[in-house]
Amino acid sequence: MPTDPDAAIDHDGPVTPYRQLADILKARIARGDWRLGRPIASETRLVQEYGLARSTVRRAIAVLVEEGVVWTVQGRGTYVGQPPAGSA
Amino acid sequence: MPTDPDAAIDHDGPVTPYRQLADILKARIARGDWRLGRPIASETRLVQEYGLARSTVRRAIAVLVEEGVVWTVQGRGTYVGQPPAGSA
DNA sequence: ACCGATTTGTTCGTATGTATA
DNA sequence: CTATACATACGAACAAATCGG
Repeated sequence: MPTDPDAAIDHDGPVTPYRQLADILKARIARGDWRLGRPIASETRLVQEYGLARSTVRRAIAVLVEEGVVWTVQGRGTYVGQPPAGSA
Repeated sequence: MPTDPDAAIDHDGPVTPYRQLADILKARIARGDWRLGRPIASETRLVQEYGLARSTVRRAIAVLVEEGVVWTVQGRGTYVGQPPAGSA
């Protein structure tokens, strides 16, 4: 069952918030909220939007990075897709 | 018998992991892995290195703090020795 | 060259829930 | 019931990088 990109975080459910957010973000990317090569919402923005701690948001993003869905650049943002070849 | 600074955690032995780690860290400090006034490995690093939960690592460090072997600063790290005089 | 704002990176502090011996 | 261990979450402070002016 695919995740609803408009779903809210359920703090009481069996699935942890960071996992829920990871799924939601993937659903939003799949839907086209953010396109390939473009930055997704900032961590601060996601904190406000989903009412989670920044550490939790970062953990969700870490999952996406792990899966190769996004990549991050310090001081810039988190981008959809993979780092360009040779991004030293 | 002194603890081997290169010892690994024995999860099945009679000594609890946090005690083992506390002894190992003391042995490593005594050996000179980390010098006076310098930070020891981060909690995250120790978690990875020893395969323990962060709470367990923190508990081991708490022992060292209690014994005056190290002191910690939030957001910075855990340092060998004691806090400088007048560290409010 | 500098400064301020924004954003990600790192680290420790604290608390809760679950599981196990 | 207690101690131990682990996973998770939120809070806070500071560092580092980026970018605009």
